[in-house]
Amino acid sequence: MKRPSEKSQAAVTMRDVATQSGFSPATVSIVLNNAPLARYIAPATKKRIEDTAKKLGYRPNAMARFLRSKRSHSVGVLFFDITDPFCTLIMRGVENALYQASYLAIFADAHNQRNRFERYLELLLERHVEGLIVVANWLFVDIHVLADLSKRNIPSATIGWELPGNNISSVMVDNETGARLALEHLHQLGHRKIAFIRGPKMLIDSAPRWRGIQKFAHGAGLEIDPALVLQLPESLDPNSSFESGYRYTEDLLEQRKKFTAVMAFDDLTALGAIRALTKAGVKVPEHCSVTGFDDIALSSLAAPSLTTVRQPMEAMGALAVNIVMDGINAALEKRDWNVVNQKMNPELVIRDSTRAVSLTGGDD
Amino acid sequence: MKRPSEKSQAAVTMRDVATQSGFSPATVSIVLNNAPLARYIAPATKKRIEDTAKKLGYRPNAMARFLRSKRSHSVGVLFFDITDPFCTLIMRGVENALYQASYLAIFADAHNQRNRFERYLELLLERHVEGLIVVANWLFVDIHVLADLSKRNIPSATIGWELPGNNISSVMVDNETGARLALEHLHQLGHRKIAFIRGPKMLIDSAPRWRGIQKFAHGAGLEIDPALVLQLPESLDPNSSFESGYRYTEDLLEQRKKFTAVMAFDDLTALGAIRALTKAGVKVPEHCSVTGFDDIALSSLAAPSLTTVRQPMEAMGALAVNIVMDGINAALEKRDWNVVNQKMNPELVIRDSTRAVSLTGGDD
DNA sequence: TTGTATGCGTTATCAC
DNA sequence: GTGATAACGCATACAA
Repeated sequence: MKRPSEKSQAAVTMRDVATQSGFSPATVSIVLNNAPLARYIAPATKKRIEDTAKKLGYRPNAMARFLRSKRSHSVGVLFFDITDPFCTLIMRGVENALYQASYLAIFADAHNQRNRFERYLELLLERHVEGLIVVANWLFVDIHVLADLSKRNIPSATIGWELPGNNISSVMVDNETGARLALEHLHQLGHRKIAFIRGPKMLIDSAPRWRGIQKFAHGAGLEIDPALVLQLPESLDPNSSFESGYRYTEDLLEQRKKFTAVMAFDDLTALGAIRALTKAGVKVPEHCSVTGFDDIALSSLAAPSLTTVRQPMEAMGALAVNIVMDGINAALEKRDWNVVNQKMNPELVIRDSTRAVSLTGGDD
Repeated sequence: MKRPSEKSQAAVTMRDVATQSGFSPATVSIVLNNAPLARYIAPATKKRIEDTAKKLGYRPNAMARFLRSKRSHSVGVLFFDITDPFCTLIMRGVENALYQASYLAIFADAHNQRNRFERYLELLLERHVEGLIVVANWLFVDIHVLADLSKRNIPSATIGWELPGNNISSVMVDNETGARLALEHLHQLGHRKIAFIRGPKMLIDSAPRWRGIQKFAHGAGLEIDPALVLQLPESLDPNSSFESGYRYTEDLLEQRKKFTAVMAFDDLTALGAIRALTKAGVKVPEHCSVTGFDDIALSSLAAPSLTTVRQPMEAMGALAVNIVMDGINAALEKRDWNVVNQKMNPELVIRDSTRAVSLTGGDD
């Protein structure tokens, strides 16, 4: 049982340290912040002040400091949907980079809801975040948000998507290269009849990945059978692609299409596909190879573990922070800064779900 | 390219709204906050003020407001390790409950590092969070943190662990019941030779789960073969139990022990076990059933999908928020409030990794 | 080398 | 019904 009376231990303020140590608040401020003028303060004074501060358990009041200095030392990080499996690592990357810079990340989760997104944006602005990072792969945001973001001159970066018009910095994986890597891998393993499960139209990643596939196919003389090309439906639930991958693959099998590999849009789709294949008695990778995209945490643990294209999530988060911090510093130093649209290199991770096509064993 | 000059659009303040609308700052404050005194303000005045506020795009300055009102409208949420798979849903639960209460969650990730934990704690206190939630399942924190937390009279709750001494509220799953549910399920399916992979000693969940197992075994006359009882090693990496589950099960198989089921400490361990079994040609669930604990996102997607005991993570997060909010409100209203140590009911989720023991087919 | 005074944007207590 | 005014805790220009 807590008595409210216990609560009345008033916070110790700078003035307290000042009176206790016998100096003025100004001097205390200078010393404790190690401000430029601290150079001229007598060492003995410094020590006295620091000691009493520690003795009294002085803790600076961030609100007051921010109000005065106009700097909140925080960066807002707005996620469209935090349950999307790749968010965790992005958070890590972002948080870590901000921590190095002595900034605090303020994470917000829009639950894929437009009004929630806007509400949180407002909240973050009220709290005067010095920078903003927006994480999403959905394109359902319309131009208003763009206007919002670029109008308020606060350094921003997006991760996993781009706004049209190049007004805002972005960090994305190089989807085209990633798709090429995966397809190249399958091709090298001898696969020629490959089923493709493309991403939903609404996802910004879908088009470039498909482009990567087409370009490689064209270059390598690989034929893409339109009957083996499917496209995921639009959905707001980031975890729904497992179900879709499962169902689509099931359909493919029922139609007795021949293929020796499935190249799925992302890892969840791939895992769904594997599940359908396995259930139908088609062994992965013996009878059919499967590739994913993302390298979410599950992929290495799945059975068979998934060959996939890794997005460097942590690095992407860190890079976004660097971009934003550069903007912040630029404004401080009254420098110009540039909008950058960076594509990061993906990495092919070869695991157990792909294998050279066997001459004897076959498609179901 | 951003010109710093663009930046110089000074934020519009309450005073601006006041002068523009022709009223005093005091009146503006009363109107915009819908304070009690707003009752006495002429409707026309209200409208004028609200209109000009909107026209100017006035946004209240949270720092100033907090400095004055002493209320930050935020709650700190300190995770020991955010990559632990169950953190995402806890975040959801916490964030959602706080959102309802118009509070902002400030998430921090200690990376399992003591100094980082303390640094973030300090940061949160500097920012005057009104409440604190600490999420962990590791017990490596020593008494100092306890002292820290309960000394600074700020309403707090822990999720997934308890501090000795009952000084701080906590929300945990009822581990004993959960373990009983899983074992009961296996028992009902006819399993009698069951291998157990216990949790590491350092984890607070380990002991009660084992107790649940023992109690049920005793009550049901089920014999526990000590040769089939293993214990996970201590580890700071929340994702390492997959590897351990794999290795331990492999060992068990190599020693040609007979068992028809594996009851694993958690889902990752269970998935590791399944992987080992499958690799050795032991089919799950035909030849061997496996159960987990937690119901992390992977578990429903794995092949076979995992029978497990679900921890109601979101609900646990929400409950922690309610506890903390009650503390906050109690302090505001100068009421007393109670430390509560709540155990939430787990739920058995039956999926494809368990099956009635077959009379014909057998262990390995 | 240190102290005084002022203001950041708000809210709350009074007075009118 | 509305307007002065003070104060929250800190940082800084300027004075000493």
